[in-house]
Amino acid sequence: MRTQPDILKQSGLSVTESRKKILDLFLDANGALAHADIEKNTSAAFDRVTVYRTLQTFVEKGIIHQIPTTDNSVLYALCKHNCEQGRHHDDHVHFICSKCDNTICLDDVTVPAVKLPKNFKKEQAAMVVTGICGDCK
Amino acid sequence: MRTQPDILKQSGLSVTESRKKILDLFLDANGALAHADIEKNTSAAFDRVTVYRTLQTFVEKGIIHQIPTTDNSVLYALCKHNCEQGRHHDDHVHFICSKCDNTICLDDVTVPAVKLPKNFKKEQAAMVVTGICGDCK
DNA sequence: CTTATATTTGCAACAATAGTGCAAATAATT
DNA sequence: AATTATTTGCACTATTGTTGCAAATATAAG
Repeated sequence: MRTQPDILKQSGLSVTESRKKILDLFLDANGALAHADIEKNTSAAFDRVTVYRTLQTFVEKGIIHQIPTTDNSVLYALCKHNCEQGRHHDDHVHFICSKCDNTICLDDVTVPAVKLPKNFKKEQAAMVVTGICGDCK
Repeated sequence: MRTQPDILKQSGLSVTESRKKILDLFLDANGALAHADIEKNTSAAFDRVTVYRTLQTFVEKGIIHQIPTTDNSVLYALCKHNCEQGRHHDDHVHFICSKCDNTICLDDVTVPAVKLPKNFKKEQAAMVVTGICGDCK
């Protein structure tokens, strides 16, 4: 089983309290987390700035990825697949429930192919579906 | 041809300088605009607050829609289709060029259908593709 | 076309969110 | 155990979004 120290070391990061704790939050959560969620759940154990920097670092190292939203917030979720440094390939769909407001990674639902106009070259694709999730139905 | 006053009146809005000007920006731009772009292009003719409120109003009235991004910014683009009050249906793909950084509405590329897990009910779907656009290729 | 009413704007102040430099603290290396 | 490299927290600054209210502007009524 991949423990937090493993994941951190594999990415060439020092193993620190804050990183372990924040990584734990992601491993426990089956959805996506916002910066605010993390601050809440660490009960102010770490400085705001540390949380920002930790999230940044995790994104750079390919441990978590950002999820696009329309409301000016940034959501983060664990990369389930083999993302390397700077190269994310999380082509799965994200679902935002308009009732419970949770964001869920539908890891099994891959983003369908799209036909782009001539000369357009795709690098990444993200898809966000809003609606009612299984629990709220 | 639909002029700005027409569009505004149809939505039951007063026709004012700021609204006409901001709507013009959208009609001219073939891509999406961020709040910052609008402030830049109106050369501080209007108050920051007016821009915020105008954009909000336009979204509510179904004149423009918001585009999800991963970088904590909000992008807006004209609704090309028949969106009514509060009910947007812009199921087209948005393309962000990683070279010129423009966001382009691919109006002709509709968001493909996705199979959601049981009990999940879709309301809206947004798709953002990043890559190299036709002009930069 | 003038007056009355409703809506919108701009200002000022406030609130929330994000980023930076640097010294102290902690982790990794020898 | 000591040295070096990395990370953290603090204080400050920057950016972004929000609110109340009076003045200005637009629409409706006469």
